[in-house]
Amino acid sequence: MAGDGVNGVRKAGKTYERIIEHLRGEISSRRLRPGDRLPPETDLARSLGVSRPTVREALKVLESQNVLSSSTGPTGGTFVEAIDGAGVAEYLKDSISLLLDVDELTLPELWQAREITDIPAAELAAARRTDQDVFVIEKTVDMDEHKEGVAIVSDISFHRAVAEASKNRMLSLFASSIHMTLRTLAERYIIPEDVLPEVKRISQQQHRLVFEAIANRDGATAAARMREHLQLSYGVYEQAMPRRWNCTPDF
Amino acid sequence: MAGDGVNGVRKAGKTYERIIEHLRGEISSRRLRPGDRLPPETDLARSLGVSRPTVREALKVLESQNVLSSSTGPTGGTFVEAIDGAGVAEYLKDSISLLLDVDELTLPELWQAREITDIPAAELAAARRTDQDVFVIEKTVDMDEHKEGVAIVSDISFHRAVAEASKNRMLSLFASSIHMTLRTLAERYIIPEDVLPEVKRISQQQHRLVFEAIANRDGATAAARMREHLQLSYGVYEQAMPRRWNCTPDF
DNA sequence: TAGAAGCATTTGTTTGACAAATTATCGTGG
DNA sequence: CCACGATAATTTGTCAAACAAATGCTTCTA
Repeated sequence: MAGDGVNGVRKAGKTYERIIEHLRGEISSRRLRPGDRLPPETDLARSLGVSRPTVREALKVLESQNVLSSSTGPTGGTFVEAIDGAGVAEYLKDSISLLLDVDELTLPELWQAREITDIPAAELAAARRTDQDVFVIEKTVDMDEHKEGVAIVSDISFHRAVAEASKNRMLSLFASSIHMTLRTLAERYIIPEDVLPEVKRISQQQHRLVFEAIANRDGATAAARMREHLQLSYGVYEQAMPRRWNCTPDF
Repeated sequence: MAGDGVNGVRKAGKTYERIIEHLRGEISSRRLRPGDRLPPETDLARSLGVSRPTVREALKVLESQNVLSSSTGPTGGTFVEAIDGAGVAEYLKDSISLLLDVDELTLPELWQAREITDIPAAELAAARRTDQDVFVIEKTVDMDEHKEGVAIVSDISFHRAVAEASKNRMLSLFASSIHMTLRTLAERYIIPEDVLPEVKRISQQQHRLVFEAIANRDGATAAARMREHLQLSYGVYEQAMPRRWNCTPDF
């Protein structure tokens, strides 16, 4: 009978959901590790006592969650991905974009959340940064200065590097998801060309000021300068984005 | 030929991924709205020119993302869920738990992120609260006082209510995901009985102090008292949780 | 009218097959 | 011996048809 295990014992829930839970459990307990290759779908189905389409429903869900990946061919198959914040942030970005689309989230809310994450990130980075972090952050500042014609507000590598230097992966995940969402928005709605050069110049300058405070381990200054920088940047977003996103009164 | 559309035009990507994008697009553009019922899988498959198993792979992915839901029977089918932060927070909770399990995130990191979200949430709530918010928050404080035998640290309704009062749905989403994760942890690792009553008493008291500051629209005090409260609570978690999570040096 | 049996509808699952993509293999020619 | 191209093998991707299970509705009966 469908839904029965090897001993004929009916388990709770839908079969493909049990398979998802099973595989997640194998990863949680590290019996499955990043890079491991799962058996071919047909073997997996047989060993789990279910059909291949059912197994596939579970695999596709875990793929969408960036937990597994698959490819065809003899060296292909289904592999366990690295379990880290990057995959979650990627997923979160899509969810946030959808919330914006259906007006269950506004740009001011998103931007305020960015302030709430990015400012402490800068402060923490000043306290915890390594010399390697300083090197990486400065490189993103220099890169900005030599890049031409690209809207600086869509360049998130600096903020990403700062968040990484905070050594808090939860904070970094939240910040990344917001950064990626804003980049997607910036790609859709181009910043007016006339204000761009001036904005870019000031933004670069501010990036450098934040960087210097972090390099000097001056958390308070890093936070203050990050705040100034975000306030300028928000003005640019506010101008470029469609009116319907600017709908909360007190921000 | 497989992968061809109705006009014989091959589209890019895998079929089930195109279906996911299609349905997400229908929701983004509001041609599909929450509560809408999709055609039966077999009809949907026919109208998309694909097979039912392929449609199902897409539907199962969207179900796992809390975008769709399904049930059997004549009044059942596949329905568009409410697109809001709740579904995303639910998903995020599971992802955070997995990151903790595989040591790609530590409890101190998670807790620090909680401070970074919950303290501004309290400050914002003081500025933006409505009378209705005050009513709701006070009810959670009173509930705590009358509840017996439950670890107060696992009771997140107060913090949820504060985050809601902040009127920032992005912040509320982040906070909810952390709260839910911590509740799951608290359910797994019971707080020692001997310290519980005292912790509970103090925690209740602190909840009330935060509440009063929010009711008085005193943001600075609300933030300060929330900080004190979280510092106490963290000590309890730190004692109860397995040693392996306490592994960052400077927190 | 109330309850129970049967019916219709929809998702859940199975089986089997073929298509497409990709790499390994092997033979052939230089 | 090496390069290279055709071929075979492996794995995921897709399709087809059917039956099982769940659920609400209808209808028949007491």
